[in-house]
Amino acid sequence: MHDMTIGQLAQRVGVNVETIRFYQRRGLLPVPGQNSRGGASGGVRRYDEALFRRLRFIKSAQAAGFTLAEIGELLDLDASSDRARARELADARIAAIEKTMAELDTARRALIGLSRQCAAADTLHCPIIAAFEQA
Amino acid sequence: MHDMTIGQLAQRVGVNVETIRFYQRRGLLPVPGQNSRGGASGGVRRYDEALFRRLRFIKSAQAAGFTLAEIGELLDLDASSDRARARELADARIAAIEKTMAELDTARRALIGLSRQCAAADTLHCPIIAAFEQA
DNA sequence: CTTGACTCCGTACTATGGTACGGACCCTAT
DNA sequence: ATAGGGTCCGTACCATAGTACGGAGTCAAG
Repeated sequence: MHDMTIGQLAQRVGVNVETIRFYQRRGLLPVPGQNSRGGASGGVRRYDEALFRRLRFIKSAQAAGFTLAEIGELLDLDASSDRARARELADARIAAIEKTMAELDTARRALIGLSRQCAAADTLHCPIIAAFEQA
Repeated sequence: MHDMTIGQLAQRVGVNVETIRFYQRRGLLPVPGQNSRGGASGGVRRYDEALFRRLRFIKSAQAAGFTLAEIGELLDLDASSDRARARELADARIAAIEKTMAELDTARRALIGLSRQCAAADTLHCPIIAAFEQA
């Protein structure tokens, strides 16, 4: 099988090794059993495809705006099957995302206006604070 | 004139009084001179419309994703008139906002799919981790 | 059979953006 | 003139999400 070391996993997902360990401490990622010959302790741990997917999920969920605490709950829910709660979390996040996107769009428009004014040679200055008023 | 106390300003902008003090410490907001009768020290400070606008700007810029450090620079730029630098910051932020919005939209779609699956009575479970794959 | 890179694990430290607390002072209404 | 609420200021503390460090163990290649 093509298991990985922690360093390979980190590289594949694009995170720091320390971040993986941090997630393990937080209980977001299980610590795989050591695969050293025989001994119950010591040895380098090996990470499989399921862990890769789990880690990648954490990163996607983070991009969606979930906190690590919420992500922990989502991971638990994925194992159990409390569909109602999962839906609740999803719907709340969808609403939050839509609100954020609206705010970002407003900000984007304000910044585009500002950038234009700063670029225009005929303008004396670009009023930064004013650029966000009534935005 | 209709100046405010710190508490009134905080309430008008919707922030905590402590937050205003924090911004003062960070140098984002000037501390107005005391307006007590005569004395050079002591007395309750009064906040005017310009400070209100400045504080509101900080909150808008924050919603745009600027860090407090960047906001400090923007406030300085607003006073000076380095149009090139202002434009640079604006353009960088526009690009970042567009990237974030694209990510959020992807996440939103994944979450909508997840929510639907969780709502469907005929589905046994809603696979949360899988909902974000190939999203 | 040693060197060098990587891993393990615990503990400590960092950055960001605030919140909370406490004693002293001020100000307004009763 | 006194009680209460708000203000002032310094210092301490908090949550979130990591990042860094150091000593010991492991492993593959030369």
